Amino acid sequence: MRDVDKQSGIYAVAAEAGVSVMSVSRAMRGVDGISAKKRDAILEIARRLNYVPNSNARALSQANADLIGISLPTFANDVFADVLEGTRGTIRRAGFSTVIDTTEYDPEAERRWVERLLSWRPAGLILTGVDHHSDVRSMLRDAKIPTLETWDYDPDPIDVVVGIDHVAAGAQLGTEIRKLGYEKPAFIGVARGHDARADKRLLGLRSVFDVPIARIATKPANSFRMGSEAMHQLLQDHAPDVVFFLNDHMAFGGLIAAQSQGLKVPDDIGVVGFNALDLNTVLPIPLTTMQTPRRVMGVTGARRLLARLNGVEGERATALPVTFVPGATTRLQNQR
Amino acid sequence: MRDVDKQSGIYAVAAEAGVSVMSVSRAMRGVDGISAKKRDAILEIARRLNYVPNSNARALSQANADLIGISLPTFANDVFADVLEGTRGTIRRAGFSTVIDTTEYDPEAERRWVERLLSWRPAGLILTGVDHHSDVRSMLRDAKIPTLETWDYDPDPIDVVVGIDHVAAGAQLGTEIRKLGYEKPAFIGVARGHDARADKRLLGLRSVFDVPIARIATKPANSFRMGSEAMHQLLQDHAPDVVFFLNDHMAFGGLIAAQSQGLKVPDDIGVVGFNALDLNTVLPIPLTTMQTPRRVMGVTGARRLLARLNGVEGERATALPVTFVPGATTRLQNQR
DNA sequence: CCAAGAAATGGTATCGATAACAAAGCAGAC
DNA sequence: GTCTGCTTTGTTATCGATACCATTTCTTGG
Repeated sequence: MRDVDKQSGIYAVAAEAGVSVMSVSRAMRGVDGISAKKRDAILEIARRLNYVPNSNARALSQANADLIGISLPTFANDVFADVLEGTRGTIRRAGFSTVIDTTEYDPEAERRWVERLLSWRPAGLILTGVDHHSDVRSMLRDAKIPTLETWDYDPDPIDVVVGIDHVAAGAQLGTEIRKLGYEKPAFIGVARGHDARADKRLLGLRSVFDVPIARIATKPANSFRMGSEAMHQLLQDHAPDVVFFLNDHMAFGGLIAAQSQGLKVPDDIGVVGFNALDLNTVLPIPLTTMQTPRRVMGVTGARRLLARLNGVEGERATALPVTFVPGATTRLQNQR
Repeated sequence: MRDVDKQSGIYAVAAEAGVSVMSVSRAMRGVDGISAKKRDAILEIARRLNYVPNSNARALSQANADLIGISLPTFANDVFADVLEGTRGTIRRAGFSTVIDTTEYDPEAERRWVERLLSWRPAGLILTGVDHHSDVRSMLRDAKIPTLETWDYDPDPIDVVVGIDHVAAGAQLGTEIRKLGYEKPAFIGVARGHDARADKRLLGLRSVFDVPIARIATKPANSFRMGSEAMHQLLQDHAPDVVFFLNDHMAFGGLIAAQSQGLKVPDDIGVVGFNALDLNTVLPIPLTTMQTPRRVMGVTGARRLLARLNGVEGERATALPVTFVPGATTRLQNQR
């Protein structure tokens, strides 16, 4: 700083108030080491000048910023919004701010976003899932940035993980449905590799049912319409007695599709979703589905991450339980 | 820079490559003024050292960053996700990156978020709606930052606006419904002041129907359940012949609620939504609703903003048309 | 009233990049 | 060989904040 006659920023405020830049800095941050009287005077002048501190300068001079980066697959699926709500509420209350972007289920897009996040030198990161581009794992472990993974589960996470064991959830769901006497299942989801969590649930299902037919929609999607279309297609070639769907959205579309073809649910065919959406609570025919602890996951994960930021070493991997929610789209009990 | 023996950042790369920091800077940015051979060598070394440029330093030294700040009411409503998809796709393709946060319909939260955004010195801002905290307008006009407002319409925006005239949309919807012979309308939404767009649509409706009954849910929400609960409550005290809902989510909940009380739709009562969600295309009883051009709005708005960033002065305020979508939840024609 | 310690205040280097300018290298024309 | 003009390379100040340390001003006990 050679030239002290700055026209902008903290220098302008300091000049106007007739104090040093350090006093302004202290006043703005609300830290100790300044008299109340001077602080109030400075704040008043800052307000009058419409002074907005420059976060770039602040982040540059401090080692770590109060920033948490978040990566989601998509905004077009309210289940992620639920987790996010829990996460961000908790994080924000702790005084951090967040930056979010979506990857549209593309690992390469996730890699780019993580790189961009790292360029901001954030305090921590939150990723969705545990399957990442190989660079992501190495970058994050190298950078030693506290990282939370959510939704999925892995006994050896990048840093910490709070989520669901989707293989186990699939097996659990399959077991419950099998108990009801169903024998010819089918699965409707997206093509393998487009949604790692769905692939794992299918894997779990297959550990229970011997030869499930897998009928796969081609594009990644979580829409009512996709469920409906896929169901129509499926019924052309197959006669399953129960259909598992990737999620409740698609299951609901599939339910309507089955009914429109004259099939009785659950007598002729069972329909099973995943996630227990809000929608379900008002439907005259509530879906059989799995309740996922989304808000709890968000809050627990956020707390775990905050603890890590404070240097507390805790449990690294947590799998939360999911609950089977029997609805009116499957039989009540084994009727054989 | 007194001490040139830096251990980190661009200096580490420069030292390793035996060149100056400027050569590294040029290589990383891919600008002219460096020989291809040297550039490739530098990039190789940067990759080997896991070098990630520091965006804070870059943003500090450059006047304007390649950052666009976005503010949304909430993630828990797919209509915003639709607009966002259009906006961000366009903006990202132009080489900008985005930062997003939600306000949960709270103007004070929006003010804080805008302040935070400004502290990053972004190239531009995108806000939802045209009703902001008074500070927001003054801050943005002061800072002379190109700002796009979406969803709503105002002939005198902060900078540019691309959206829908919700008063006109409400009037249009009311007119269409009135043509069908309905006479005793009711409205179900959130309490006044919680959703400016909904308030405006109600205003428009009221310009068509003389004395609409307004039945208002207390909390801001866009859930199926809220629609269902509000409908049950409404029917306890009133006997409307048509009910307008804040959006399709609530309308669908209300539709189910009406049916569960033994009312025939549309014979006994009409149900009208707003937004034309994807859900609608699979329902056996599609909702009567209004189609909003969400993706187009996002793309058009983004283009307008990009033009502004390039200094092009264009139209400042654009209202996009909405389309009436007659469904099976209202009568087909005036039956009197 | 003074010494000693606490609180308030200020000067300057620093964070990691880029801009602006200066210098060096290099090709072709004469 | 030397001059001219273009490309390549390097040096240094700068962006706006904070950390560290030095200095000044206030308290308070003896």
